[in-house]
Amino acid sequence: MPRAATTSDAFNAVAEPRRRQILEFLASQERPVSQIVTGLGLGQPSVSKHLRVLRNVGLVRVRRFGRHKLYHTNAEAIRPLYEWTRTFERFWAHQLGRIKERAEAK
Amino acid sequence: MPRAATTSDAFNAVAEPRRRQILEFLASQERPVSQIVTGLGLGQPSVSKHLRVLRNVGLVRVRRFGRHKLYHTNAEAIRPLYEWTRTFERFWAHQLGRIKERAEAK
DNA sequence: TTGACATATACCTATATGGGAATATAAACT
DNA sequence: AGTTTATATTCCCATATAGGTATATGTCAA
Repeated sequence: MPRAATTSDAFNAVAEPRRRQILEFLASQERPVSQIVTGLGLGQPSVSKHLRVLRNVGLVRVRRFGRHKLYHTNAEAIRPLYEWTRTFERFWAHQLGRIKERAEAK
Repeated sequence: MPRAATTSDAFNAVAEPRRRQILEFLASQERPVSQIVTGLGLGQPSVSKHLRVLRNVGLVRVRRFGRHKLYHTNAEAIRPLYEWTRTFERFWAHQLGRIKERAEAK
Protein backbone atom coordinates (compact mmCIF):
# COMPACT_ATOMS: atom_id res chain seq x y z
CA MET A 1 0.00 0.00 0.00
CA PRO A 2 1.35 3.41 -0.93
CA ARG A 3 1.15 6.50 1.17
CA ALA A 4 -2.25 8.16 1.55
CA ALA A 5 -2.93 10.81 -1.07
CA THR A 6 -1.94 14.37 -0.30
CA THR A 7 -5.58 15.19 -0.91
CA SER A 8 -6.87 12.68 1.61
CA ASP A 9 -6.94 15.18 4.47
CA ALA A 10 -5.45 18.39 5.83
CA PHE A 11 -2.67 16.52 7.62
CA ASN A 12 -1.37 15.11 4.36
CA ALA A 13 -1.86 18.32 2.43
CA VAL A 14 0.09 20.31 4.98
CA ALA A 15 3.03 17.91 5.07
CA GLU A 16 4.48 19.63 2.01
CA PRO A 17 6.53 22.70 3.03
CA ARG A 18 5.62 24.73 -0.05
CA ARG A 19 1.96 24.25 0.70
CA ARG A 20 2.49 25.54 4.21
CA GLN A 21 4.23 28.57 2.77
CA ILE A 22 1.33 29.17 0.46
CA LEU A 23 -1.13 28.92 3.33
CA GLU A 24 0.85 31.47 5.30
CA PHE A 25 1.04 33.73 2.28
CA LEU A 26 -2.70 33.59 1.70
CA ALA A 27 -3.79 33.85 5.31
CA SER A 28 -4.06 37.61 5.63
CA GLN A 29 -4.99 38.44 2.05
CA GLU A 30 -6.53 36.85 -0.99
CA ARG A 31 -4.12 36.87 -3.89
CA PRO A 32 -3.94 35.84 -7.53
CA VAL A 33 -1.77 32.89 -8.56
CA SER A 34 0.78 35.13 -10.21
CA GLN A 35 1.47 36.86 -6.92
CA ILE A 36 2.13 33.54 -5.23
CA VAL A 37 4.50 32.62 -8.02
CA THR A 38 6.55 35.79 -7.74
CA GLY A 39 6.12 36.13 -4.00
CA LEU A 40 7.38 32.66 -3.17
CA GLY A 41 9.58 32.12 -6.20
CA LEU A 42 7.93 28.93 -7.39
CA GLY A 43 7.00 27.71 -10.85
CA GLN A 44 3.53 28.63 -12.03
CA PRO A 45 2.38 25.07 -12.82
CA SER A 46 3.76 23.97 -9.50
CA VAL A 47 1.74 26.59 -7.68
CA SER A 48 -1.41 25.67 -9.59
CA LYS A 49 -0.96 22.05 -8.57
CA HIS A 50 -0.36 22.89 -4.94
CA LEU A 51 -3.44 25.07 -4.96
CA ARG A 52 -5.45 22.22 -6.38
CA VAL A 53 -4.43 19.99 -3.48
CA LEU A 54 -5.21 22.72 -0.97
CA ARG A 55 -8.57 23.35 -2.59
CA ASN A 56 -9.43 19.66 -2.51
CA VAL A 57 -9.09 19.53 1.23
CA GLY A 58 -10.74 22.89 1.79
CA LEU A 59 -7.61 24.67 2.97
CA VAL A 60 -8.05 27.46 0.44
CA ARG A 61 -10.99 29.15 -1.24
CA VAL A 62 -11.11 30.76 -4.69
CA ARG A 63 -13.13 33.37 -6.44
CA ARG A 64 -12.88 34.74 -9.92
CA PHE A 65 -11.87 38.34 -10.40
CA GLY A 66 -11.60 39.26 -14.03
CA ARG A 67 -9.02 36.97 -15.53
CA HIS A 68 -7.51 36.38 -12.15
CA LYS A 69 -8.44 33.86 -9.56
CA LEU A 70 -8.08 35.06 -6.03
CA TYR A 71 -7.10 32.45 -3.52
CA HIS A 72 -7.16 32.78 0.20
CA THR A 73 -6.58 30.51 3.17
CA ASN A 74 -9.56 29.00 4.88
CA ALA A 75 -8.22 29.02 8.42
CA GLU A 76 -11.13 26.94 9.71
CA ALA A 77 -9.70 23.94 7.88
CA ILE A 78 -6.48 24.24 9.85
CA ARG A 79 -8.32 24.13 13.12
CA PRO A 80 -8.60 20.34 13.35
CA LEU A 81 -4.82 20.13 13.16
CA TYR A 82 -4.57 22.69 15.90
CA GLU A 83 -7.03 20.79 18.05
CA TRP A 84 -5.18 17.54 17.54
CA THR A 85 -1.79 18.95 18.47
CA ARG A 86 -3.35 20.78 21.38
CA THR A 87 -4.40 17.51 23.02
CA PHE A 88 -0.71 17.00 23.77
CA GLU A 89 -0.31 20.35 25.43
CA ARG A 90 -0.66 18.99 28.94
CA PHE A 91 2.05 16.43 28.25
CA TRP A 92 4.70 18.86 27.21
CA ALA A 93 3.68 21.01 30.12
CA HIS A 94 4.40 18.04 32.39
CA GLN A 95 7.71 17.44 30.72
CA LEU A 96 8.70 21.02 31.33
CA GLY A 97 7.70 20.50 34.94
CA ARG A 98 9.99 17.54 35.22
CA ILE A 99 12.83 19.45 33.68
CA LYS A 100 12.25 22.19 36.21
CA GLU A 101 12.22 19.71 39.08
CA ARG A 102 15.49 18.21 37.93
CA ALA A 103 17.08 21.61 37.59
CA GLU A 104 15.96 22.58 41.06
CA ALA A 105 17.15 19.28 42.55
CA LYS A 106 20.73 20.09 41.58
CA MET B 1 10.72 14.68 -7.49
CA PRO B 2 8.85 12.32 -5.16
CA ARG B 3 7.18 13.29 -1.93
CA ALA B 4 9.42 14.21 0.99
CA ALA B 5 10.26 11.26 3.20
CA THR B 6 7.98 10.50 6.11
CA THR B 7 11.09 10.85 8.23
CA SER B 8 11.94 14.29 6.94
CA ASP B 9 10.04 16.09 9.69
CA ALA B 10 7.21 15.83 12.20
CA PHE B 11 4.67 17.16 9.69
CA ASN B 12 5.32 14.27 7.34
CA ALA B 13 5.52 11.67 10.08
CA VAL B 14 2.20 12.74 11.51
CA ALA B 15 0.41 12.67 8.17
CA GLU B 16 -0.16 8.93 8.59
CA PRO B 17 -3.29 8.24 10.69
CA ARG B 18 -1.88 5.12 12.34
CA ARG B 19 1.09 7.07 13.54
CA ARG B 20 -1.19 9.66 15.07
CA GLN B 21 -3.05 6.87 16.84
CA ILE B 22 0.20 5.53 18.16
CA LEU B 23 1.22 8.94 19.44
CA GLU B 24 -2.09 9.29 21.25
CA PHE B 25 -1.73 5.82 22.69
CA LEU B 26 1.76 6.51 23.98
CA ALA B 27 1.14 10.00 25.28
CA SER B 28 0.08 9.19 28.82
CA GLN B 29 2.06 5.99 29.34
CA GLU B 30 5.11 4.26 28.02
CA ARG B 31 4.23 0.89 26.55
CA PRO B 32 5.86 -2.12 24.92
CA VAL B 33 5.36 -2.76 21.21
CA SER B 34 3.13 -5.75 21.89
CA GLN B 35 0.66 -3.55 23.71
CA ILE B 36 0.45 -1.19 20.76
CA VAL B 37 -0.17 -4.15 18.49
CA THR B 38 -3.04 -5.53 20.53
CA GLY B 39 -4.29 -2.16 21.67
CA LEU B 40 -4.61 -0.70 18.19
CA GLY B 41 -5.11 -3.94 16.27
CA LEU B 42 -2.20 -3.48 13.89
CA GLY B 43 0.38 -5.90 12.55
CA GLN B 44 3.56 -6.17 14.61
CA PRO B 45 5.98 -5.40 11.76
CA SER B 46 3.79 -2.50 10.78
CA VAL B 47 3.97 -1.09 14.28
CA SER B 48 7.74 -1.52 14.42
CA LYS B 49 8.08 0.38 11.17
CA HIS B 50 5.83 3.19 12.31
CA LEU B 51 7.80 3.44 15.52
CA ARG B 52 10.99 3.70 13.54
CA VAL B 53 9.64 6.66 11.63
CA LEU B 54 8.43 8.30 14.82
CA ARG B 55 11.77 7.69 16.49
CA ASN B 56 13.63 9.19 13.54
CA VAL B 57 11.85 12.49 13.91
CA GLY B 58 11.99 12.44 17.71
CA LEU B 59 8.26 11.97 18.24
CA VAL B 60 8.79 8.96 20.47
CA ARG B 61 11.46 7.82 22.90
CA VAL B 62 12.46 4.26 23.77
CA ARG B 63 14.08 2.47 26.64
CA ARG B 64 14.87 -1.18 27.17
CA PHE B 65 13.06 -3.06 29.88
CA GLY B 66 14.01 -6.69 29.93
CA ARG B 67 13.12 -8.11 26.56
CA HIS B 68 10.63 -5.35 26.03
CA LYS B 69 11.17 -1.94 24.62
CA LEU B 70 9.06 0.75 26.17
CA TYR B 71 8.02 3.52 23.86
CA HIS B 72 6.47 6.79 24.84
CA THR B 73 5.46 9.97 23.08
CA ASN B 74 7.80 12.92 23.21
CA ALA B 75 5.20 15.68 23.30
CA GLU B 76 7.83 18.38 22.86
CA ALA B 77 8.28 17.24 19.26
CA ILE B 78 4.62 17.91 18.55
CA ARG B 79 4.90 21.45 19.77
CA PRO B 80 6.23 22.93 16.52
CA LEU B 81 3.13 21.65 14.75
CA TYR B 82 1.00 23.23 17.42
CA GLU B 83 2.83 26.52 17.09
CA TRP B 84 2.45 26.52 13.33
CA THR B 85 -1.27 25.85 13.38
CA ARG B 86 -1.67 28.36 16.15
CA THR B 87 -0.42 31.18 13.93
CA PHE B 88 -3.75 30.88 12.10
CA GLU B 89 -5.81 31.20 15.24
CA ARG B 90 -6.51 34.88 14.78
CA PHE B 91 -7.77 34.22 11.25
CA TRP B 92 -10.38 31.70 12.19
CA ALA B 93 -11.36 33.98 15.03
CA HIS B 94 -11.99 36.71 12.45
CA GLN B 95 -13.96 34.37 10.27
CA LEU B 96 -16.18 33.46 13.19
CA GLY B 97 -16.63 37.17 13.77
CA ARG B 98 -17.82 37.66 10.23
CA ILE B 99 -20.23 34.79 10.51
CA LYS B 100 -21.61 36.35 13.67
CA GLU B 101 -22.01 39.70 11.98
CA ARG B 102 -23.90 38.15 9.10
CA ALA B 103 -26.16 36.28 11.44
CA GLU B 104 -26.92 39.40 13.42
CA ALA B 105 -27.55 41.40 10.25
CA LYS B 106 -30.47 39.18 9.34
C1' DT C 1 22.80 -24.71 24.80
C1' DT C 2 18.17 -24.88 23.69
C1' DG C 3 13.87 -22.94 23.56
C1' DA C 4 10.33 -19.32 24.23
C1' DC C 5 9.26 -14.69 23.79
C1' DA C 6 9.75 -9.68 21.94
C1' DT C 7 11.04 -6.70 18.48
C1' DA C 8 13.28 -5.51 14.14
C1' DT C 9 14.43 -6.06 9.35
C1' DA C 10 14.22 -7.77 4.40
C1' DC C 11 11.64 -8.54 0.59
C1' DC C 12 7.70 -7.78 -2.27
C1' DT C 13 4.24 -4.73 -5.11
C1' DA C 14 1.06 -0.91 -6.54
C1' DT C 15 0.74 3.63 -6.36
C1' DA C 16 0.95 8.86 -5.75
C1' DT C 17 4.11 12.25 -5.74
C1' DG C 18 6.64 17.18 -7.22
C1' DG C 19 8.93 19.53 -10.60
C1' DG C 20 9.75 21.16 -15.34
C1' DA C 21 8.46 21.82 -20.22
C1' DA C 22 4.93 22.09 -23.26
C1' DT C 23 0.25 22.75 -24.09
C1' DA C 24 -4.65 23.64 -23.06
C1' DT C 25 -8.37 26.40 -21.34
C1' DA C 26 -10.34 30.75 -20.24
C1' DA C 27 -11.20 35.48 -20.02
C1' DA C 28 -10.43 40.34 -21.49
C1' DC C 29 -9.26 43.75 -24.82
C1' DT C 30 -9.12 45.71 -29.54
C1' DA D 1 -11.98 36.93 -34.92
C1' DG D 2 -7.43 37.38 -33.18
C1' DT D 3 -4.09 38.57 -29.55
C1' DT D 4 -2.49 38.97 -25.01
C1' DT D 5 -2.74 37.68 -20.26
C1' DA D 6 -3.76 34.32 -16.37
C1' DT D 7 -4.35 29.86 -14.80
C1' DA D 8 -4.86 24.88 -15.38
C1' DT D 9 -3.64 20.47 -17.20
C1' DT D 10 -0.80 16.85 -19.47
C1' DC D 11 3.17 14.20 -19.93
C1' DC D 12 7.55 12.88 -18.30
C1' DC D 13 10.29 10.21 -14.35
C1' DA D 14 12.67 8.66 -9.98
C1' DT D 15 11.49 7.53 -5.71
C1' DA D 16 9.45 6.41 -1.04
C1' DT D 17 5.92 4.58 0.64
C1' DA D 18 2.40 0.81 3.86
C1' DG D 19 1.20 -3.61 4.51
C1' DG D 20 1.94 -8.59 4.62
C1' DT D 21 4.80 -12.76 5.01
C1' DA D 22 8.92 -14.62 6.30
C1' DT D 23 13.05 -14.25 8.66
C1' DA D 24 16.60 -12.12 11.66
C1' DT D 25 18.19 -10.26 15.89
C1' DG D 26 18.05 -9.98 20.77
C1' DT D 27 16.96 -11.24 25.48
C1' DC D 28 15.66 -13.94 29.27
C1' DA D 29 14.85 -18.74 31.56
C1' DA D 30 15.90 -23.46 32.60
